[in-house]
Amino acid sequence: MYLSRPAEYALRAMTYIARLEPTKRVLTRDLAEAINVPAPFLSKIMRRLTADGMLDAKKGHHGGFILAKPPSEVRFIDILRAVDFEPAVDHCLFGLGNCDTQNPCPLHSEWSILKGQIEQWARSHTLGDSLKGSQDS
Amino acid sequence: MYLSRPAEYALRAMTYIARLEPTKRVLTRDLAEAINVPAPFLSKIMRRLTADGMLDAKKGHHGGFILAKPPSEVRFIDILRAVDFEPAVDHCLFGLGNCDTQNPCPLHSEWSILKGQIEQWARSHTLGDSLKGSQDS
DNA sequence: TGATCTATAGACTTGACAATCTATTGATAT
DNA sequence: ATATCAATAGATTGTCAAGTCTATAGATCA
Repeated sequence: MYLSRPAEYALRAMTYIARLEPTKRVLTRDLAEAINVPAPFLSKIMRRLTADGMLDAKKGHHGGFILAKPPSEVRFIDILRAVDFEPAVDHCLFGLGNCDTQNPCPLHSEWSILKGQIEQWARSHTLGDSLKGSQDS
Repeated sequence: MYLSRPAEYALRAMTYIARLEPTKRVLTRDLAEAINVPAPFLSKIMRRLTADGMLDAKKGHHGGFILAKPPSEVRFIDILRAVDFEPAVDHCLFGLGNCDTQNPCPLHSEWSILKGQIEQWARSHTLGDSLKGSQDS
C-alpha cells in the first residue's frame, strides 16, 4: 500500500513550503535539497501543482514558488489529484472495467470501504494540519 | 495510492480460491487464466502464500492449491504481509529513518491516522467477507 | 539593451519491479 | 519402475515509472 513517488514528493514539497515564511519564495533547487528529491524530477511535480492552482510560480531574479492559498485551504486531496490520485482510487482489484455497486466484483464492497476512508482522510486534512508538527526536514 | 501488483494479485487469487468448493484443488495455470494474471508470476505469489501457511500445495497428479484454513480465518492483512505490506506501512513520507511519535516529521501525525485506518481495515476483513460478493471473475 | 536568473516543456535514459524461462523436485498413477 | 504431472527455485529478460538532459520562455537587474 503506497503513494506513488510523485504523490509522496508533492506532499513533502507542499508541506515544506507551507512551513516557510508565507511571503518567501523558494527555488526548486533549494527545495529539492531540503526535501531530498532530485531537482529535475521535482520541477515536473512543481509544474503540475502550479497548473492546478495551488502554487504561484515566478521566473527570473527573486523568482521561485509560493503558496497560492493559505495552508488551511489546501487539502491533501487537491495535492494528490494534481499528480495521480484519481486513477488509483477508481481501480478495481479484479481489473474489471464495469465493477460498481450494481455489478460488483467479489472484493468490491470491502475495497470500497477502504477507498472511502482514504478519500475521506485526504478531503479532511489540509496543509494547515501539518504546521503543528515538530521536526523539520 | 495503490497496492503493489503482487499484493493485488494475491488478494484476487485468495478470494477466487475461497469461492471454490472447499475440497477442490486448483492449478496455478487454471487460476492464472481465471483471474487474468500471468501464470509464472502468479506461481511465485502462490509460493509465498504457501510459505506463510495460508495455502496447502500438493505436487503431481491431482495436485494444486487449496486453502489451509477456513476463509473466515484468513485476514487480508495476512495475505498482504505474505507479499509486501509491512515495509510500505512503516514508511515515513519524509523519508526519515527516525520518524516516530517522539520525533515526528511534519506529516507524521496525519499520515499515522491513515496508516492506522488501513491496518485496521486489513485486520478486520477476511476472505469470509468476500464470499457474499456477487460477480465472479 | 543585454546579461543573468529561474521556470517551462518535453524528449531521452535508467533502474526497479513485473513477468518469463529453464531447470529440478516431489507426488501420483499405471 | 517409470512416465507424467504440477509445484519449487531462482536466473534471466522486459517494461514502465522514475529520473535526467537540452533547449526555450519569461522576469529582473544593471
